[in-house]
Amino acid sequence: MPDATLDSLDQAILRRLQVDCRAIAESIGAQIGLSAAAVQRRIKRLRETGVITKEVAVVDPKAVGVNMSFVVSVEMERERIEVIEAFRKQVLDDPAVQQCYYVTGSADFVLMVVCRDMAEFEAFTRRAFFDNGEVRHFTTSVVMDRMKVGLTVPLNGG
Amino acid sequence: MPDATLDSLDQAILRRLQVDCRAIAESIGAQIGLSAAAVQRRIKRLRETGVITKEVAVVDPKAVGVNMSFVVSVEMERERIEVIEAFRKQVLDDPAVQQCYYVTGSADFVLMVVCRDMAEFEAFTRRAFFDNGEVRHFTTSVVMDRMKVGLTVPLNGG
DNA sequence: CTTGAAAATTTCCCCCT
DNA sequence: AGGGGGAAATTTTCAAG
Repeated sequence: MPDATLDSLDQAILRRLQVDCRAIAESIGAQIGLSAAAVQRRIKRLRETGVITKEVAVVDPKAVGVNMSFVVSVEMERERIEVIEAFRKQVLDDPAVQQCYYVTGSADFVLMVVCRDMAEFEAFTRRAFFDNGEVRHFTTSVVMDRMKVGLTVPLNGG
Repeated sequence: MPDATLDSLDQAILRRLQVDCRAIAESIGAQIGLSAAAVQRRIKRLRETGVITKEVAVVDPKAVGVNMSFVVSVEMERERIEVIEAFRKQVLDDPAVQQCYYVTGSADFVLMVVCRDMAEFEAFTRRAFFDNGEVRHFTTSVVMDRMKVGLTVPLNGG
């Protein structure tokens, strides 16, 4: 987890892989002046050192009937560790919760929730909030446009 | 973008690929009772039909020195199409903006912003908000814990 | 869809700097 | 330590049943 000292070549590789992890090593190597083997070696190291945490397929929600997204701010009754932990476990297990952040400010959590329709979202709010005595209040924003969606991390010159 | 009618096998493949797109076809096939070739053919089709939009490496922000995340709500002066479009182009080009959603409610946009440190975030707010006459107000929540971060879409029984 | 062969890609070993 | 080149192993792609 400590910084594995990435040189500019590693960064160039990551920039490429963040956009398309199926890019072949030879193509990446041609772009940055390295052999395919050298690129592979670096990629392997980036995986092993945890710089690359995972490689995933991004599925278009619309294509699988998941047509709605919501940004939900949640305020808890008490900001106790036990309450936080319980909430964490709950959202980790809930497929509707794409992302969950514990934040400063008036809200305690901000969630990205994805659902097929409004009915499904209401079912989510019930099981996640109303059935949870520790939730004081939550505010829902309906997403009208997913302008930019990604997990890309900025890499010097990216 | 029409629904490509995904059967339960396609869904099972997607469930796997959403977590690890380097899973080998033979392994997936063994799990769902299909040959490697059949799995490959389905994956190819899922890519071509746009169900799988891309396959990306997820980089640990901390590992590359990006230590802070922010949830920023933005309110514009006027909710005109031109203003919206201009803002879209701006955030698309900005590497610090990981995600941007156009939403209902008191805020117009919700952004996920990632930076190396507070100074970088302040530089971001200046170029994105203060130098933009159309931004009326913005609210920043500092992320203390990225409890759950992903783009995973729920697939019946996921 | 499956089997079996061909093509492509990744992985490993050794030598080099 | 880190890179290059080539061989071996794995995986994907293609053709035929």
